Amino acid sequence: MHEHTHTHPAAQPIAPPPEEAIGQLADLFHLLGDATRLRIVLACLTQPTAVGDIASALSLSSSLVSHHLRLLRAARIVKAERQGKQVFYAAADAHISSLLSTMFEHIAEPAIGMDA
Amino acid sequence: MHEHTHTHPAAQPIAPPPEEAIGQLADLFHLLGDATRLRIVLACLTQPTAVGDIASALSLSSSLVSHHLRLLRAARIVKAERQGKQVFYAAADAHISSLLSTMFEHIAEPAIGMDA
DNA sequence: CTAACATGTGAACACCTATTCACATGTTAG
DNA sequence: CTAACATGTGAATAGGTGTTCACATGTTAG
Repeated sequence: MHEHTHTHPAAQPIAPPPEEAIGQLADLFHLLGDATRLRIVLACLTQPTAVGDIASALSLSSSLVSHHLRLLRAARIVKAERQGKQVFYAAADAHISSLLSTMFEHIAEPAIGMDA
Repeated sequence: MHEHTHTHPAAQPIAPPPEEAIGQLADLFHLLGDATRLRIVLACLTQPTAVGDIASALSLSSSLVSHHLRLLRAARIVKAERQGKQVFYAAADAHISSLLSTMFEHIAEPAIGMDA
């Protein structure tokens, strides 16, 4: 990586258009943009949880939860671990956890933009 | 049944299930989950930009940009301001700016999830 | 006023996606 | 082995949505 980052205190080249990053970010947003899927992620954010438990807690069918979990796992948002006949899902890494926490903080804060 | 939504003054570490916040967050994610729309937001993040300029910069039709801008404005993600025959759009507030910045930082960081 | 420009809007289209159902796979207990 | 449980998966359906097109609205210049 560029160890060149001078910590530019006053540099503003208008953030370069990371076309590639936009796609990744949009994809991440898109997955988290579904309320059901977001609830599933939140359900197993703190500790590994089995598919059935998530389904019960959220009053959803195991099939639906499994479908969403597949997408979330493919995007490396959650990770799976088998224990007996149950499969426990959890946040893929601390990255996801802090990311969600940050987002919640943002919307939890008082509305700054009091109308335009 | 009356709920004792007393708003615990000293909330516990475990974030309570803000069912209401989930909807808001999912809605925000959903809007930002489209690459085109994300680019539009980023295009007018730093400074107010006219619809036509955004369309030109992104090689999109003014009609499409206007459509997306309407949704973004309805969600208070951007705000509009008329100047002559042009309408300049910009981030609704610093909240959005820091939010997007934070997200980019997260995905820009090295891929942590190397788990199986 | 008219003409040209900038933006907003409604409908129609194609595409994508969340959900359900039925069934397959895999695991443990007996 | 079989039976019961837990999860994964494919197809089918219904609803949502991004994009384009045609046109309406609004603004400035002459």
